[in-house]
Amino acid sequence: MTYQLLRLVHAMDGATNAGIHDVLTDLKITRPLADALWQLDPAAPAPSMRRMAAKLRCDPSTVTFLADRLEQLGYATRAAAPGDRRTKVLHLTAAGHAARQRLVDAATTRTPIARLTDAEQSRLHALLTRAMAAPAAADGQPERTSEDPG
Amino acid sequence: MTYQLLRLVHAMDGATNAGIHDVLTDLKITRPLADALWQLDPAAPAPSMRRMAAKLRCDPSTVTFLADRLEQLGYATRAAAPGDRRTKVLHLTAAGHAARQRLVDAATTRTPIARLTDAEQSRLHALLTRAMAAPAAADGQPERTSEDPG
DNA sequence: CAAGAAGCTTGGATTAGTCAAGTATCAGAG
DNA sequence: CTCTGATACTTGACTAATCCAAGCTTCTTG
Repeated sequence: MTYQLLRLVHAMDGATNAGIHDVLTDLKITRPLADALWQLDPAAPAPSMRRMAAKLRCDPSTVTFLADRLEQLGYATRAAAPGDRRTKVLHLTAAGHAARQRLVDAATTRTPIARLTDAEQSRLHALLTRAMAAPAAADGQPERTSEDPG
Repeated sequence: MTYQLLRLVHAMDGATNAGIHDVLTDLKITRPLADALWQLDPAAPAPSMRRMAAKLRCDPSTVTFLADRLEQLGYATRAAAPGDRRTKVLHLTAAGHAARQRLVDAATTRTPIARLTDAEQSRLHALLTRAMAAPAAADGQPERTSEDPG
C-alpha cells in the first residue's frame, strides 16, 4: 500500500514537471534551477547560501553554481548578510520575481492536483501535513532539523 | 492552496529520498539509478529501453547510459526482445531483484507516508488516484498517453 | 527489393553534483 | 590585541546525468 502511494506521489511529481517543461524552456532554466527559484520565496527573508543548500539538499558548492546561473540570467543577486560578512544571501530581482511567478502559476494550474476540488485539496493537505509533522522523536525534544522548514 | 500542496509533496519526496540515502550508498547507486531500478518491477514484463525512457521521462540515450551502469553493477541485463530484434528489454538479475527489494523496503518504511494509519493512507490513495486519473480529454477517448502507466 | 520508420547506441557538449582545498570572516582564549 | 579554531562561501578536479545529432540495425510497406 505505502509502495503504491510512493508510486503515485512520484508519478504526480513527474506529471507536474512534465507539464511545466515549456515554461522552463521559456525562462531558460533547467529543473534544478527551477527548484532553486521555487525556494526563493519573496515572502520570506532572503536565504543564505547555506540555507539554500539545506533546502535543496545539496552541497554548498552546488548552490554556488546554481546561484551563478541565476545571477547570469538576471533572476537573483548575491548580497552580504547584515552583521556577518562571511554570509551571503540570495535576493530575487524583479525579473526573478516575475520568472518565479510564472513558474508557480504554471505548476499550480497544470499539476494533476489542480483537478481536485477545493474540499479534496483540503483533505489532501491535512493528510500530507500530518505525515510531515514532527515525528518519531520517540522520547525527547522535537529536535531542530535545520532542513525541513524549507 | 495548490501551491502549498506542491510544496508539501515536494518536501515529502525530499524527505523520502533523504531517508534512503544510506541505502543508495550501500547499493552503490545514485538517485537516477535508483529511479531506474524502481521502475524495473519484477511483477511486470521486462520493459524496453524506449519504455524506460518514457517512464523516466528522459532521452533514450540516457537510458543507454543508466542501463550500462546497472549492468556493470550486476543488477540488470539487456536481452533481445522476442519478435523484434531492434528492441532490447531490461531484465533484473537476482542481485538486482534483491537490491530493488532493499530500496523499496527502505522507501516504504522510512517515507513520511508510513506514519499515516492504514485508513489515512487509503484516503490519500483515493485522492491521488483521482487526481492522476485520465483527465482533461474533454470530449473523446481516454487517449493512450504512452508514459503514465509507469 | 527499396524507402522510410523505429529502436538502440555513440559522440560531443553542457549541466549537476561531490569532495577536498583555499580564502575571508568571525568568536574566544590568552 | 593576537593567535586559534570554527564558519561561510568559492574554486578546482572529477564524475554523473542529460540532451541532441548522427549512425547502425532491423522492421514495415509499397
